[in-house]
Amino acid sequence: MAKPITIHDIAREAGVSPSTVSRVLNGNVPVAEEKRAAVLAVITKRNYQPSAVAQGLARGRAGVVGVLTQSMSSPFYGEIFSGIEQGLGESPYHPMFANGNWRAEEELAALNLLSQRRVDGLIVLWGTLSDEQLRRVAAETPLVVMGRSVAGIERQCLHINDVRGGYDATRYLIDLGHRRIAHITGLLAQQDARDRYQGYLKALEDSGLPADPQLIVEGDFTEQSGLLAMQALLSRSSRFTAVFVANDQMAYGARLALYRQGIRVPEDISLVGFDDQLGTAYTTPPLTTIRQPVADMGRAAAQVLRQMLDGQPITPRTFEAKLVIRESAVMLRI
Amino acid sequence: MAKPITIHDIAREAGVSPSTVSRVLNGNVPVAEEKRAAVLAVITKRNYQPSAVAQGLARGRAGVVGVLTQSMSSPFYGEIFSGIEQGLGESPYHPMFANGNWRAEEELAALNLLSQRRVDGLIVLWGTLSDEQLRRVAAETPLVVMGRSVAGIERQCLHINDVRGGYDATRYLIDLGHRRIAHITGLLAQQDARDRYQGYLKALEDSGLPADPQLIVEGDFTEQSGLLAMQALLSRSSRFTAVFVANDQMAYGARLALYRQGIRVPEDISLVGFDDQLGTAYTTPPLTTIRQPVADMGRAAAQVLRQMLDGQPITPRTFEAKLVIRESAVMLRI
DNA sequence: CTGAAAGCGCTTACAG
DNA sequence: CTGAAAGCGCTTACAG
Repeated sequence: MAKPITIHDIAREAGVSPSTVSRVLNGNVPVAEEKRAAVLAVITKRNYQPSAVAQGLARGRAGVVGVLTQSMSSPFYGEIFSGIEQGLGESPYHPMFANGNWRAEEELAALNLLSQRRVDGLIVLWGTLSDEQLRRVAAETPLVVMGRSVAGIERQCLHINDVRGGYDATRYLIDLGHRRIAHITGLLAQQDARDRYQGYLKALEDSGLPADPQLIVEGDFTEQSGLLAMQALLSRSSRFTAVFVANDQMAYGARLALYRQGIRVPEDISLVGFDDQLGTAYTTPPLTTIRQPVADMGRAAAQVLRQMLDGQPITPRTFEAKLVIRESAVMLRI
Repeated sequence: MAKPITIHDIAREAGVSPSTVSRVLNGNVPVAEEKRAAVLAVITKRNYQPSAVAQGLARGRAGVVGVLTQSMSSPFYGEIFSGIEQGLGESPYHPMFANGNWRAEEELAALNLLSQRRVDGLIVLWGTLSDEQLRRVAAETPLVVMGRSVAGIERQCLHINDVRGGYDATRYLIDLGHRRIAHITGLLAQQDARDRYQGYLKALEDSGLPADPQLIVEGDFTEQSGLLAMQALLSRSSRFTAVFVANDQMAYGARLALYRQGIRVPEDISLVGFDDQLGTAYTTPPLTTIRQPVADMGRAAAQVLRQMLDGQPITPRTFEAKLVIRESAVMLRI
């Protein structure tokens, strides 16, 4: 743990002033070729690397983009991390993640942590912060929010239309001939869960199909809740031939519940998920689902944030949820 | 983007010197109660938060732990991220992730990035850096490495015994009565893949079973490669009743290949994976696998690093791969 | 207990 | 082109 070399060490050894070393480092001001060479030589020799934190302090720019996430381990967020990383690419910014865990106080704590680090900008992924809170943050810091639309700053919001997604999923099942379609919702405290649910209802209504309360059960977006929800559905008296599950993770659980009962997918029951999470193409059977292009969205979030940081006009982008047809849902056979 | 308040602003408004503000902030030096109260009042009123980067510079401690990972999106690493986050807990350190992507140059670049940020310590997850490189890093910075054992710094290394894991997986299949057991290896450029393979070979040997080259195919740890590998296996003349797959992701792919051929798991073919990745309990059928306790290991990595940073003696921990019996492998029926 | 000063490792007007 | 100085926002001996 040798004390790191500083710009002064380099200056001394190269026989110039620290200012000059700084100049050759940044390359924005002309420096005499010989000094330049001397400095560079010492830098390579000593393997010197300027301190990004000192630079940040002096420049008034941390070179860090804060990312408020809700989980560090879900593949869903993982794909977004990758997208953000790619979107930041060769920019002078590196992401720093802080986890809110879907809990208001933790989200606030994460926000504080990030703000103490004086991050240059912020990307907020879903979460329970109110629109008002988000607007306040946006007034202080360049912000882009993913997964929701916040009135007043909608140009900085990247999200899909969940109602539409829920509608398309259900509609697909209807078009396949299904009439008794169950729905396992996400955590209804979350807007996206409510929207997908609403889309489901709307699709039924548009086709003149009644919504049967017996056929609707709330999950919490985890595999386990999907399994439990399917068991609940199976135990009720209302029959069904298809189910729209509000995310892929719950769909896995639901599928397992069916497997345990010896009910075949898609022969006996058709299943449609939501998200098209990483790996969903490799389930048995491959899951038909609504794709939410989170990697693209993460990339776009980083790009929009960079535009804001560069003082450029931002180019708002919209994303569509898209039906991905695989093998878990088929035409109803009578 | 109002310019953030500084310690000077607070000092002025509270009628004290910046030093005093700093003292009440840090609470390590006594401060007159009235001044203390005045300062606190202004701090709350202005909602002041000290700059962590300025503090870092002044204290000579960044408050950041660098994590060199190989992927931002895989659930496998995601679980480790969670573990590290938990292990860092209420410590004054926050993780900063940099991705090496299993490519030497990117890993080096990530290391550089982290070192420019003057991280206080480093956690390296797997990767292609040589033992020598890792030893050099360890000489400069508190380091803990996950997933491998580096001679000379083994007390700072957290890993399971992959040979043993491969052995146990294969042995389990043998105990179930299987005699013709195939193996889909991981990327053999990686030590863990080679170790698991070796464990497989050893188990066969110990049971006097011949290793059939026809029954061994190399994958690259992705679902797609597992699918391809299984197709290759199926196309060969050698028959088999069970396969040990070097990780769960490939096992999913392999399972799908079987499904496409109408071959049942576990009735026709038994499958054992490796990792016990998040979600593996919810595949169809639930996958029998070798559990690698990565979340625990991530937690432990953070704890060991904290001990090093605190100058405490480190308590080395060992982790065991453990067979998790689920439903994808059963007794051979003739 | 407390303020003025020096310092952390840089950058960047300023003056030459 | 280049050095000395001031400054970024803190901390922490030092002197009182």
